[in-house]
Amino acid sequence: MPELPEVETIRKSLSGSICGRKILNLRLTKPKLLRGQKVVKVKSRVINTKILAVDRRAKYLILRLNKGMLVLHLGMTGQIFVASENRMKNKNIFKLPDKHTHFQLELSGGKSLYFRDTRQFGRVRFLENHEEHDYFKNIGPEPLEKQFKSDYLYQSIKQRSTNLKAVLLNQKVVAGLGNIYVDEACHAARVSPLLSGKRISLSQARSLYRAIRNVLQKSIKYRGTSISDYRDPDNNQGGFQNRLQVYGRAGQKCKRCGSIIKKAVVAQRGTHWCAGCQK
DNA sequence: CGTATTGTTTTGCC
DNA sequence: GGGCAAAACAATAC
Repeated sequence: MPELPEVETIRKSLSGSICGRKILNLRLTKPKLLRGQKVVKVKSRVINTKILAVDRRAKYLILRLNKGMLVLHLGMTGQIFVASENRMKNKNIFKLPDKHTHFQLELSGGKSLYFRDTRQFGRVRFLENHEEHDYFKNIGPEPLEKQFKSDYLYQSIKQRSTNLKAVLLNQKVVAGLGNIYVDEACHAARVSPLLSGKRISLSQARSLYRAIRNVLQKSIKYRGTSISDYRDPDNNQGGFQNRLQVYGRAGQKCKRCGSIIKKAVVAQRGTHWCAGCQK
């Protein structure tokens, strides 16, 4: 369940730990991770390149190489760790690589980047520089950048007949939101996730716009939400799970109005909201 | 052992 | 063919 704040936390960490290192070797035990790209090709493109920068687009991590880039998506249970093997053995955590580690970059300086993913919904892809634009063409604006405007959000919601939950999960509308932050943003904006898109008001859309940015920024500040699998590259948990207002709080009292938080499946996702203060 | 978990792609209906 | 709903993928916790 790594969403924008978790991926951004990982990006910052990697930016400090792997930039400037050379990729000495690439190990891939689950070729399926490449979704059809050939292992031989990716290896030949990646080995002996240098990592220049680590960027993020939506929930994708981008390792920029001196030629081309590696794009990583963590799916639902994906984890990235950076460690030297000796240090991993000394720490009282699982040994890396283990049976769920499907991808490893051996880096100069004795460290490795490990991609671990129990559910295997994650993916890795090598892109040439000119392929980047096409790869992300169906992804909407970054919610924390200034190109993302409240009028755009209002129009995008209003033109759709699906419920708000489905609209906000749609990466084409806005990038990076997932199940947790859609529920949290709707609660912060006092809008029901069940509301039909075309019935949203301008003021509701404006509240939602502020709520989305606010919730994401706060979660980044607390280094993301660790419900079950999420860890940063140093195996630290995030801190935002202690500050969630609705997600995972079904049956408990709303911290704002005291009503009982509801939970139901909406747009095929477990959805949490307060019927007392979300209209 | 059945159920719940969820991001993205694919499939299929209207 | 757009828009939307639902299936498919996959492993683990309970």
